[in-house]
Amino acid sequence: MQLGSIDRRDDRAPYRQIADQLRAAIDAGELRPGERLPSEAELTRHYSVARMTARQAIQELRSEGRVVAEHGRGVFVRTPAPVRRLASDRFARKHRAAGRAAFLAEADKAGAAAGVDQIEVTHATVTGDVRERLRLAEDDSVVVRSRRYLLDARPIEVAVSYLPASIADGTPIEEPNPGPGGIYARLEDAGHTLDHFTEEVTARMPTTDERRRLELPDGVPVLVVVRTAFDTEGTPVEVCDTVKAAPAYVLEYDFPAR
Amino acid sequence: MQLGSIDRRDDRAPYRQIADQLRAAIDAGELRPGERLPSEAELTRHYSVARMTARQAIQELRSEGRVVAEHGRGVFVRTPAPVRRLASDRFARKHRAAGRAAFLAEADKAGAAAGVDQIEVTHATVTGDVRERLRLAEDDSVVVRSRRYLLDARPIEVAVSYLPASIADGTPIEEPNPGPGGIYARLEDAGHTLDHFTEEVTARMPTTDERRRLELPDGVPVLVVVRTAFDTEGTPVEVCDTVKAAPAYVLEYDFPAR
DNA sequence: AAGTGGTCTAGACCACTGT
DNA sequence: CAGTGGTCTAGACCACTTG
Repeated sequence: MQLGSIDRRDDRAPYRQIADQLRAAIDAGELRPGERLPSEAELTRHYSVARMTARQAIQELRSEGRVVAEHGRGVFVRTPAPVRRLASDRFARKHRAAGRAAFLAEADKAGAAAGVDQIEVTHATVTGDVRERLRLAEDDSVVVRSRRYLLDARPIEVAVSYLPASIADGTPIEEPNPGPGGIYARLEDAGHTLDHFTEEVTARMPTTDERRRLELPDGVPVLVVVRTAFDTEGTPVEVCDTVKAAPAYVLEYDFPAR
Repeated sequence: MQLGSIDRRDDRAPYRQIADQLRAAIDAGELRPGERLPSEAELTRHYSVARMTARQAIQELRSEGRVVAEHGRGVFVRTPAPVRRLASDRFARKHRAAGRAAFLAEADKAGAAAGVDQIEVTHATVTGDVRERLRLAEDDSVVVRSRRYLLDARPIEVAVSYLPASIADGTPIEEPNPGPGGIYARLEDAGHTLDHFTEEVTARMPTTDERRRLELPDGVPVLVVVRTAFDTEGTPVEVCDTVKAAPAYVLEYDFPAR
């Protein structure tokens, strides 16, 4: 790629000018996804700046999520993650009929290799949001199902489901593998026909723990989706708290103008 | 607040240890929102490290969106933005009846001072996503309505609406102020009774331009919501592309289990 | 004027990756 | 091994905020 030069009279700091030039090169397609940026040593020589100045320019692009540094190898233009489009009918009964949980059924459709790991099932009592959403009393126990979803061997989502123990106890929901159709099929087996879901969506930067579990580089936010499932009685039967690598997702919703 | 110390045998780098201690202090409530962190000079003295090391610790918290640096004043624990909950019935006809656009009607309800500025209305031809969504031919013209939303004088969202010129031309939709009930009311005046909306939601780090318009500090992602409005004929009549400061929003959706 | 963060320099040593 | 990024030091000058 072609590097420009620094104008010391410019009111942008030198590191910003370098960052702007690199960013422009990426936007213009001179640096394509997966390509290596000039090394810190090259930038240092070319622009006649100290190494920390070159580093700061790269740091700026990293925190924007545009490049990824790999120790010992170089800094690379981020390759866009394959996007999963999550339609709001993804929990429709017809998909469960095929005997697959929603996530796996969908991945099949997209021809991707899907997986679930880090499955943990425990019992606990809960406070705050989850308790309110499930309308539980203080000492009511819940079954907590925690797991991580992988697509093409890359982690893309961590999820924790909370189900009232009064519903889930003694069912396969307490097992790591709840059987064909997933826990929603088991809820219906238990007489809780599902009626509707609500989802609350927001985004933020990941915690340190989330960055580790999702293997997120710098500058990648997460989508936080909290879903509550209601049965035909209007009783909340599950709260599912999910944290997704944001660039890997588009959520789709459809609603009436009424 | 109480500062700890650095363990040189710890395999976490010193700057990470410092960052971890500050983060823990914030999480524990020892440092409350709005409070100042120890200055770089104080950290440097306390931990006996170089200034750049202390700075790097603070940089880590900044890119996590947990603290905000103010030149000449200090580094402060971020004060959570007031959250707007956007329910999916916010465009319901009953809200338009009151003669207010959706955004203003909602802000009234929340008792906040809402505003809109940077309104620009132009004509253009479009390509890509927007053209596909509106099912337009290559040379079809659209009315482009761009604006910025403020809550309590702080910018929280920028939005661009695209409407087919064949529908919007000659209506108040071409005016900066489209009149009571907003453009959705004008679409219905023009015989396009609204039937339903789709929304596509994702999140990413803001561009430089978005950071400026939304006055975003480091480490704050944006929610990107693209809404398409359909009339009762099934014709797409508007595409609205919005970029929201993520911490200021929770989107709520409700959908059937079917 | 004193204190704060923003930027820059010119080195150093280390850990990781590839040949 | 050479080349890469990761971390650290010990200074310097600047711009901004507050008293």
